[in-house]
Amino acid sequence: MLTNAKLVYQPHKHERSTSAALNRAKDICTEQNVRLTTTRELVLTLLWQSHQPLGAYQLQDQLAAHLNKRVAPPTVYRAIEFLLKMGLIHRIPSLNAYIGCPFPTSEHSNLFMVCNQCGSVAEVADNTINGLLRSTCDKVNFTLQKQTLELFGLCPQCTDITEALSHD
Amino acid sequence: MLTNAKLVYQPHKHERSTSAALNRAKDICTEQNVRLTTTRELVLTLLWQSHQPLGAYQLQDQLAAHLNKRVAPPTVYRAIEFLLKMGLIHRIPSLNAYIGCPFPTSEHSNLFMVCNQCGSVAEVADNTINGLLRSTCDKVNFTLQKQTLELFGLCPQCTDITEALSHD
DNA sequence: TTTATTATTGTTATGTTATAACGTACTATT
DNA sequence: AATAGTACGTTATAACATAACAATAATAAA
Repeated sequence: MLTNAKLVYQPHKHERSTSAALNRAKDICTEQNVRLTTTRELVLTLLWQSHQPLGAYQLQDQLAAHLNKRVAPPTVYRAIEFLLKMGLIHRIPSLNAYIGCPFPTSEHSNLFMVCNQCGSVAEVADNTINGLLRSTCDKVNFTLQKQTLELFGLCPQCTDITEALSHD
Repeated sequence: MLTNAKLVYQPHKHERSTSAALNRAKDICTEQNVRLTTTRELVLTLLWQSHQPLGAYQLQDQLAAHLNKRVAPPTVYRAIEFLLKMGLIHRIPSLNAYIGCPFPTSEHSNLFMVCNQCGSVAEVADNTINGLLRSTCDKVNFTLQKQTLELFGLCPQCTDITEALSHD
């Protein structure tokens, strides 16, 4: 099972993962012969530096702050669209928010664990789940093309805190 | 595996399922001592009669047409909120749309198969998937509370049509 | 190097989805 | 009938997203 859970839940490791993600992104864009422009790179960086998924208008604010100029929604959405297409970020539909993808090159299940307490989101890639979903689809003759799996609950940290509090 | 796939993909069986769903809803509301008011019942009916999930503003239009008066968004969203809370309908986040739940009483996985071709949505309840998800969460110490699983692709009908067309 | 082509960004306006806030009406119980 | 609780009406607005067209920048071709 591939997961970025440990990473997400250990903030001090986050900075290094941001630059790693950025390097991966540059490689991918070079390889695909597309341009990782300033705006696109900045959006990707902002998403990676955040410990929570960011909405388009949060990105707009932060983008404007960093660029010292007004930034209109289409600018943000264009960058988002590009990064989504490149597989560098994900959209989390139930949050209307976006998050950096920790394993952009490998096949994976788009499985997110969303913490209802602290808002953190971890992406998990589990081939067993993928296989089971695929066979379930086969059973009913559904041709699977894409998927989004969102799990809501308490992240490890918040689980521990909650358990500790219950011992009163 | 519990599924409403066959039903959804066989329109002529739909009317009967609507009234069945309505009866179930009435029972549930009576049991819970809450009121299935005209607006709420109408929204539920509209969702069941539709072969595709409906957005809030589609519901607004249809509601207004049936009631012969202006209906404001909050009216629709209140009915939706109620039906969601009762487990009688689901929200499909990536579509911003709502759909009747075929098995409101039983535990299930909130697994939807969305057809990219015809827009139909089938709900599937599969305990194997549920179990696997739960054990995956246990592995990383994530406390699972809720989930939404959305699969996108081609429904059985559209799969068959596509396959037939490819034999040229 | 100039021109042509394409990709990217800027700008304005607007569409779509959802909720806040406050007042009114209905429903059930006393 | 008074009252408390629930549901609905109404207005305004927040939050999310895209259409359309103009301007600019990067790249390729002449």
